[in-house]
Amino acid sequence: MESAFAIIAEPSRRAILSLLASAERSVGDLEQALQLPQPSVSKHLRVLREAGLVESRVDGQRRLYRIRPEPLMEVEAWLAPFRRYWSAQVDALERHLDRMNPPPRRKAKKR
Amino acid sequence: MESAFAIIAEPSRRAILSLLASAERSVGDLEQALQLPQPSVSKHLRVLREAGLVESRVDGQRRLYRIRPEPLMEVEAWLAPFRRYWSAQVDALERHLDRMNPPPRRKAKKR
DNA sequence: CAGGCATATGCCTCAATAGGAATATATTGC
DNA sequence: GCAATATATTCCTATTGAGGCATATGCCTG
Repeated sequence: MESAFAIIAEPSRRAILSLLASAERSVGDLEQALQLPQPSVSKHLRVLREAGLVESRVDGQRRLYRIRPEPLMEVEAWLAPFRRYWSAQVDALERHLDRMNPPPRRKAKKR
Repeated sequence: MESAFAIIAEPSRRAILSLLASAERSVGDLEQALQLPQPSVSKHLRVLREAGLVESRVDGQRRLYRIRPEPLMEVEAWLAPFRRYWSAQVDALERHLDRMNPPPRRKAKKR
């Protein structure tokens, strides 16, 4: 099985994974979102599937793909030793990302 | 300039970067540590240098290479949305890595 | 079962790239 | 300047992989 690093070297595959990070999607969804030819999407999905980065389930004539994030932990782990270089910049990055993502709810918010 | 993702797809280059993460090293150091032919090391270093991931300084007849971690922040940022999937596992990973590394003064997140 | 939609696969070509071997460049000490 | 060491570069080859296009497979509906 190919390393996750090689898999995510491809920009289209990164885009697919980023889309799937937020929700399950069909091949057609991805095709339209990325403006890629359908065979191209299917081929990238095959690579991703064989590397364990996505899995699919059948839904009528569609296939819904979802993330399987485990292989990305290899990347995360490899990256760890470099964090010490980032210091201040990484704090800024983290604050930025925390604003973009659902921050871990600490106090219950009324809605 | 090539994306950092493409650069770190190559295992030897990841090994070089990991070695440089802890200390500045000469080409010969890397050659011996990785058991790679010297031209191979030099070629990988060239790719890394042109992508901004390392820089060198002259020291007599040696060239000492060191990390320039900024381009890796692209990887870090891309990876962020997937962290929410890791939950418990990532906690364990972080504890592990914190034990291995000098704990980088991780301030409690306030918001 | 026919026809249509969604997805997958096969084939081909082209470009990029890693690896090996030889050689070039630079620096030091004599 | 010459030899030795350290590093970089060039040339070649073989492999890999993405992209385009055509086609196959699968499922659904009438």
